[in-house]
Amino acid sequence: MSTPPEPAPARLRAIPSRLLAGSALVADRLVGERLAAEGAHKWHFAVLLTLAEAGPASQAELSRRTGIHRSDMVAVLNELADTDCVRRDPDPADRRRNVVTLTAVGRRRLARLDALIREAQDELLAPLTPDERDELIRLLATLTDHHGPAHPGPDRTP
Amino acid sequence: MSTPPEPAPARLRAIPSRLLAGSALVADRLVGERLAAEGAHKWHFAVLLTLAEAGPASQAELSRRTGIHRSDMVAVLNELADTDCVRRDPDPADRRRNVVTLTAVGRRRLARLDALIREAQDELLAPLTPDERDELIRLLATLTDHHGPAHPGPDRTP
DNA sequence: CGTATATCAGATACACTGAAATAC
DNA sequence: CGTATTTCAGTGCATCTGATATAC
Repeated sequence: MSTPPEPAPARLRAIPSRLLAGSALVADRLVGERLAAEGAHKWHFAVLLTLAEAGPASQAELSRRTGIHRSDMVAVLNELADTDCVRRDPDPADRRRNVVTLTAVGRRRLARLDALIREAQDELLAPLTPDERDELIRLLATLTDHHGPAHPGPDRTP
Repeated sequence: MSTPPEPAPARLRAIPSRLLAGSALVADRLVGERLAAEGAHKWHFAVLLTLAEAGPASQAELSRRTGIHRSDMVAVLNELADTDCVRRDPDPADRRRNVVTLTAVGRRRLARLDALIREAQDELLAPLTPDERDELIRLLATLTDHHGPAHPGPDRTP
């Protein structure tokens, strides 16, 4: 131990956008570390959960539902398909689309990633009471619901 | 208007780390747009405010107080010095250090950036009542205070 | 024709790493 | 000697742009 803590000035510590950036950083680190231990990424979880909750979908639909950019979805689905977590077949009704379907393997992987995600959220919210956690979630949801799409999604009126 | 909204599944929308990431994204966009109109960055504001609140400091101190990495501080101070917002003189007591001092120009620039930052926070928090805003700030501060340094800062035991 | 999809190649922004030179 | 400061060059990651080929 050599360099002392050196706190930020009070005015700076109370600015919401800074608090959000800092909290998001620690949250993403906690989630990232847990998932990395399983060789996974948060995107894999988002896609698997979306398929489980909303059923098979095209890549564009998945992109809009998860907030993952359509350009990045390709690589995510490649990895999920390579590990047999999803199947990607051409849509007979619209031959531009790929229909992405969750497999049994993918369902089991989702269960494991889901447990890791829960652990990470618990560690993140550890300093809060259950009521405070609910309130935080509610307040953040109000913010993101109000301001456009939280993850803005692909191509708003190009 | 052609592509419909396509909401994310409920489970996904309720995950705190995702809500934080989304909120931080919109917050940083609001702040970034406002400051960009003045040719400024959020770092400039952080440094100027820290100098105003805590007085002259070395670059390493500023780095620890603002959470801006010491490697990135150089460019920020170059820009602030080029526009005469700060002076950067060698410290006679320790010739490794530069003493960074806020100028009158910097103080006026801080006042302008401060107004822009306030506007951005108000727009961000618009959907919340005053009590909810305070509660959100309190909850986020609890999170970042608990989990290490929010902006982890330079070199934790290399 | 205009629009949507899937894909790729690259740009941008941000935090961080590693190493240098200098001074304590 | 080990440690701290300033600086630069470059990595890794996440998000987004732009362009392509294809199909509606």
